[in-house]
Amino acid sequence: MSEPHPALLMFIGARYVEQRVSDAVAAAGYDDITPAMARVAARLSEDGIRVTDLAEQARITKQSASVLVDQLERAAYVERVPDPADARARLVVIAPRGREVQQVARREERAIEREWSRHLGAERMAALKDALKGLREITDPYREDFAQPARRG
Amino acid sequence: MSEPHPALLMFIGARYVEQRVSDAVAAAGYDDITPAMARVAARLSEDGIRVTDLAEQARITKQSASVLVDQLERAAYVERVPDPADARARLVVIAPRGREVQQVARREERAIEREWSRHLGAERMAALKDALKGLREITDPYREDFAQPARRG
DNA sequence: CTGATATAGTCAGTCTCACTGACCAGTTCG
DNA sequence: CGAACTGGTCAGTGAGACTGACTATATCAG
Repeated sequence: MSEPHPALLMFIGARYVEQRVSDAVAAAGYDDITPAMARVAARLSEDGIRVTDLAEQARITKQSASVLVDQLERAAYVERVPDPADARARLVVIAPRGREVQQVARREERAIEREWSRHLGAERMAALKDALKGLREITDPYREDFAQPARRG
Repeated sequence: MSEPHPALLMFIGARYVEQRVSDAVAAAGYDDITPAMARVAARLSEDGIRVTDLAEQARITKQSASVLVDQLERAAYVERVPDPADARARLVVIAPRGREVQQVARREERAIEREWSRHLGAERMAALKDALKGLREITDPYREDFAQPARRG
């Protein structure tokens, strides 16, 4: 069997972390969060964010974002408050329960990074990060300048 | 903003390749393949495989796998043939049209790998592969599946 | 050989989460 | 003021996943 493509190995690693974090969050008692909700929730900030901006960042339509925010709100992870700067808009802000989840997720991510460092050794871990950052220069269309990618459809 | 988690960088790279390959396949005229179909199709081998095994490897239910194989069959990418070893079962085998797609996909993957090597340089590319392979030892729960054909449960 | 049980696969129904299009309310600017 | 733009929702559709029930074949104990 030929060597697996590096991208497959990357996918395996990324999926592992996603699973670990999602498991940790569920184990901490927050078991009513779907993957789609998590993707949106990962973009929340302390300052609050508009549904439209959330949609753009998560690369989904504002309609989809709106539905997911509804669910997050019903489960008390976020609140919608009026935007003082624009009466049409409302800001999605993290609620206390949401902040708890973020802490659990961040702690698990840090733990995984420590495990990886231990397994690979500091040097290989540094080389990994270095190479991944270098790759990002040519693989991440959202770094800065780019035209709207014509998503197939 | 703090450093992105390595897993995020991996995800970006993996998604990039997925997109490039999918675009190349579509550009070659095979524009009736959905991502879900592709995920199943990526597991096909020359020997044929049962729907049940396909489902297990793609981590979906056999019902879902069956629907996706239906679609692939309707589009002439695969065929279902009787399994000579078991009259209950049928084998999903690649059809000529499916083989063409696999070649397009593999060619694009190799092209991307060359681009990455050029961008990073041979040394960093080797370090990347090395580290990713090392990580796989602790992040891939299905490692054996890739080396060994069957894992009886 | 027969009957119990396991396995391959399909059918039917449901759920989640994307999408588009139509629409309303508020903002901005001529 | 009125036109055009923007934030957001409502309604409808579709893909793709799920569970549960079912048929047909295989296998194994007695």
